[in-house]
Parts: sequence; C-alpha cells; structure tokens
Amino acid sequence: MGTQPEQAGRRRDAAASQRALLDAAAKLFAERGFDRTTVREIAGEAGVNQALLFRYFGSKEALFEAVVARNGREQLATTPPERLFSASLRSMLAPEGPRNRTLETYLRSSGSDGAAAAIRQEIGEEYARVLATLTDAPDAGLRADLALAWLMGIALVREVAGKEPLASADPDDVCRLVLTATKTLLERSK
Amino acid sequence: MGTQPEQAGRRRDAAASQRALLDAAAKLFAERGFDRTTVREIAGEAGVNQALLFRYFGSKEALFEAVVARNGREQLATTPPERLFSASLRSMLAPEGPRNRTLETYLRSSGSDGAAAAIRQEIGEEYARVLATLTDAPDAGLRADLALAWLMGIALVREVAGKEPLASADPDDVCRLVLTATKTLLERSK
DNA sequence: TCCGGTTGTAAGCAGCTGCTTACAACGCTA
DNA sequence: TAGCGTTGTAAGCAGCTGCTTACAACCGGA
Repeated sequence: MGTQPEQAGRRRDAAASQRALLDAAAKLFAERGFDRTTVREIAGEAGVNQALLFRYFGSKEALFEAVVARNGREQLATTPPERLFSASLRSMLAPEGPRNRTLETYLRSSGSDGAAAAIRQEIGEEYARVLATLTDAPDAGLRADLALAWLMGIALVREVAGKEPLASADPDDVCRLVLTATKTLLERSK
Repeated sequence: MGTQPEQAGRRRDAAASQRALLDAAAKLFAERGFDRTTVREIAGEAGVNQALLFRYFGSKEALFEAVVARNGREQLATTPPERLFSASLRSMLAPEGPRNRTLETYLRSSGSDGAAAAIRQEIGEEYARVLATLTDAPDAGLRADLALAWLMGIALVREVAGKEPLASADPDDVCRLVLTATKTLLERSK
C-alpha cells in the first residue's frame, strides 16, 4: 500500500455508492431472485456498508423497484416494436455480453408480492402493449400475451431450469423455430 | 361440544396427519412458492403440530419433494403422449375443479435450489421426453423444450402474474391459437 | 394392570432477516 | 480554523426461520 488514502480518487462519493448498490442488486436479484437475496449480500457485493442501502433507497423492496425501473425499460425504449420480439429473444439467448437480465430477475422473483409484484406487472403490460401493435387481429391483446408468455417460458426453461437441449441450443435455431411458429400469431392480414 | 373426545373417529392417526400435511403443503407451495411458505403455516393449515412435519418428513425440503412427487407425475402417467400438450394446457386453463397445480408450484418456487431444484428438473425432463415423441424432426428435443417453455410461460403469465387479457381468456381461444402456432413445431412429416 | 412404543404438544434454540441507531470521519464553506 | 451537513461504519434490535427437545397422552398387547 502506498501513502495514498487506500482508494485513489473517490472516497465519500454518495453517487458512486448508490451506483455500486444498484449494480450489485441487479446482479444478485437476477441470479437469486428477490427473496433469496439478502441486503447484507448486496452491500457486500457492492463493497458498501449495508446501512447505506437503507439511507439511499429506504428498503430492500424500494431498491428492487429502482433496479427494475433502471434496467427494465431500457430495451423497451430503445427497440422498435417490429423487432421487439426477436430482439428480446436474441438478447435473452445471447451467451455472453451485457445481456438484459430483466426477464431473469422477473422469473426468479415471481413468488414475491407487494411493490415488487406491482412493478413486475407494469413492465409486463408495457411489453404486451408494444407486441399487440404487431397484429391487427381482433384479439391482438391475447396474442401479444401469448407471445410474451413464450418469451418468459423460454427464459425460464433456459436460464432458471437450465434444461437441455434448450439451455445450450444455438440461438439461431431457437429463433428460427420460434419465429416460424409465431408467424400465425403475430401477423398483419396485409 | 358433546361428551365425545372432540374429534369423532380419528385421533392419534399418523396416516391422516401425514395426508393433512401433504395437502396443506401442496396448497401453500402452489400459492406462495417454497421460500415464502413457512413450516408453521403448513402445520397450521393442516391443523397439526409443526413438530410432526419434521418427524414424518424430516425437513421442509423433503416435504416439498414428497408433494411434487405425489402430484407431479399424476398427469404425466395418465395422459397419452399425443394429448399431453393440449391436456396440460387445458388443465392449466381450467377455471375451477381440481386442476393440476404442479406448474404453478414449479413456477413460484423457481428461485429455490437444492433438492427442490433437482426434482423440478427431473419432472421437466419427463415432460419434454414425452413431448419429443410427437415429432420426427431431427431437433425433436429442442422443439419439445420450446413447447414446454410455452406451457410454462402461459402458466406464469396467467397464474402468477395474473396478466390480462390472458388471465381471464376463454380456454378454447387460447388452445386454438397455441395449437395452431405449435403445428409447425410438433408435427410428423407423415 | 402394567408396559412400551406411537402420536401429539409446548417450549425453546441458534441463526438469519430487514432495518435502526448512535457515532466517527470527512471535507466544504465562512 | 471553526462549524456543520454529508458520508461511512459498527453494533444492535425485534421478529421470524427451520428445526430440536423433553414430555404428556394415548393405546394395543402382555
């Protein structure tokens, strides 16, 4: 160790602590779900005292909301509707890189209630609303829900259950099969 | 109260206590998932002292295994393969009656690990193995996984998330849409 | 009637949970 | 440099968790 104060540059940096907590929480919630992640684990992963978690976010549930709010709407906001389904599918299947783990978080926390459940529902609504614009069938809402359900189911079987052969299947193969099958579901009568 | 010993017929009935525990656990695990269900709740719902839960089943996790083992393979064993997909779908969509809540239990407990995860995986394998017999495509296993994923996704969106319009959609409509779409997925080249 | 194993019960244990509090270290401003 | 709000920290609280233990009630067979 040098003579410098141990962490060059930033000590006493509230914004950095909040970011570290959000990042750590996002990772752990995606891996373990809401219930099985403890505030002590989050603070430990963030390298931050756990009391700060409550100072900055108020409660574990509020932190969960903040995480989902930050990451959840990202893809939704940056992807044009006609590509949302395949983009979500591909992002979910991507073997590496900063894939969006919102669905995983959603799934692993599906037992939780309270505010966490509310925000989960809200994001689901937004996804479905966008997907529903892809077809002009009279039951567009139902069709969108079914498409969303398939996305979530694939995420569940692949990421949470880790079931083979789906878990290590080629993303291209999965996309081809799914997109072919959903042609009858999400299409315009042109 | 009469002069009778409070519960006419059966006191000191180990088999009945075990059955009551299994029934109560099946209900609560399906409603709340493994983590959010406590042994005290199970014993309370069963009208049984919680120490008996450990005497008869050893641990909360072993009880979970017993529940899934009892209910999980029921439908699998009694349904011919070519009807398994639509039967599971319909059983899941059935608005009332003794529908099979295995998928719900599975979903709400998807954060759990250990032995619970192992038995979950095992049942998933069995479902997929049966579904894979429905097509002669070379990637039958992958196709079966995708079909299973859709089943689970629909259960998730409908039962756990309670998302409309899917949650209260007509089972016939759902079946029609899903079975049409999966035609390309599970078919024989005849 | 007495015995011995089975069934049911109350109480409690250690460990973990989310959350709070009291306080020290810091660094900006006057 | 003195004051003061912000940031970081250690310790602890009450409540709940899965699980155990010690013991009373019961009942069939001797």
